[in-house]
Amino acid sequence: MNLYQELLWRGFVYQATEGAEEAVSRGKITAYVGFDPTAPSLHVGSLLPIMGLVHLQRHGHRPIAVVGGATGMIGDPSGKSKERVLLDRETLERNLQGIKSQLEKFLSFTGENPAILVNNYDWTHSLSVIDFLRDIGKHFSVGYMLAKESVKRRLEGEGISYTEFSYMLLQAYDFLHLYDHYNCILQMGGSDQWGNITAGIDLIRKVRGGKAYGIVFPLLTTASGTKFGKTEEGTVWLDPSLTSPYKFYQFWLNTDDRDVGRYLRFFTLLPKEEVEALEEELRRRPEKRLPHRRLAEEVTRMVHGEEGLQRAKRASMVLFGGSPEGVSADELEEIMSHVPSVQMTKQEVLSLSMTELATRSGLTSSKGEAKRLIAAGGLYLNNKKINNPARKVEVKDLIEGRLLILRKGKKNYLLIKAK
RNA sequence: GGGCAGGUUCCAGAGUGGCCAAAUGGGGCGGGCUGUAAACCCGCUGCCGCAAGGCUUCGGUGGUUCGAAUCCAUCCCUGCCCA
Repeated sequence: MNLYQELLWRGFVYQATEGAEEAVSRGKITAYVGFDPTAPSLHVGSLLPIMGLVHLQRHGHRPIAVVGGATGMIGDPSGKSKERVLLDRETLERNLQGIKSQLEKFLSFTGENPAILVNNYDWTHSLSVIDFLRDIGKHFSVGYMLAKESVKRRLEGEGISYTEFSYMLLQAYDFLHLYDHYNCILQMGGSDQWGNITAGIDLIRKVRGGKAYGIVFPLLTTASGTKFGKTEEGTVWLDPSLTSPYKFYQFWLNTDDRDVGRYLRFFTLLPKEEVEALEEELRRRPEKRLPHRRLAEEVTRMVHGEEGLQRAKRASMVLFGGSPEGVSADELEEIMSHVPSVQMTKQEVLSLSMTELATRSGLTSSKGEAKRLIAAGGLYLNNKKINNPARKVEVKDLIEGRLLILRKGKKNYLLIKAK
């Protein structure tokens, strides 16, 4: 099975330019994917293009990851209805570092076909306006640019600045640069990148007479129609300090039944037979949620390592398997290390009512909310439902005199450490 | 630079002098059912307060008025058209 066939059965190929399959099958090639440094970390949505690069490398091709130090300063209008707020240089630099270290977990930068990590700022920052307009701008008609989906949609909506309008030219130039310097002939990306990718292919054809190709991945969706990669807490990041391995594991475990097969193909390296066996298992014994467990394990291990996975599983077991009773404070602390926690003084804790405790600790954002929560029967202290909002915290509530476990609903735990 | 249309609570969007903390939908949160799923049902969804009630909010500022999201002035922002 070659790379293209693998990408195909896994569902990665949403759209491909003419000849892409052939080009990939002909021999070892170099291909790239771009990553946007708008946030300090990549998130689970970026996992799809990352896996694209992983497959590329596993099939012996050379992957290039481009971080958009330059394009990040401009803002890609693709898939965005609003003009972006420009990032300052320091933020951008910090984000680049974070992304870089994350990519290093997935790709091998040594060996036979080492991955390459580059920053497009390196070849873009010194480009003069005159050169840009003569060497790149000259090859694009305004009609061509206006016809791009990303531009069209914005023109119909709230408009687009010249800055973002120019974005596609910079990305096209990236492709040309990589074509020239690394013989990179394929660009992959999310389906919203189609316009930018084809712009690059056209530029390469026009100025070098070269052939280049593009493959775009499908938009990640959830069966329930919510945005993929979001939970109640917001985006699911790859950085453990932004999304704990426990939360990360839980995110995958909670995958909708209807999505789990697709996600196994996208986000794990499990072979076809295994994925299909898991799907069969889902049909036969859905309540076991075996595919969900496997998905969560595979992805968590890949992102957070074996150690992170084991901790996440242990925490999940205690939090969902039973009650914290009978578990020592030390053990609890270890298990809850991935659950949000706050420090408070013992004195403070003991002076508070339940509504105050929930609010002060950050579990609820106001006393009003805490009150409503209690009225609805959704607040638990040490896994026991709280009915009285005025109830004070008592000494006997403290596990071994120093821990409190506060819970909102079924899944939202907060550990309070009293000193 | 000129003309027109807009800027409302997380989002969309109603409201056009008091009955407005502001309809409705979405989202979110909680409860129920279950499998830590989906679907479905119920409740909640500005802040403080046990409550009565109070406080802050409708792009910014200043005004008119007993009273303003609603009227006036001015500024800022966005879209469309013209130059």
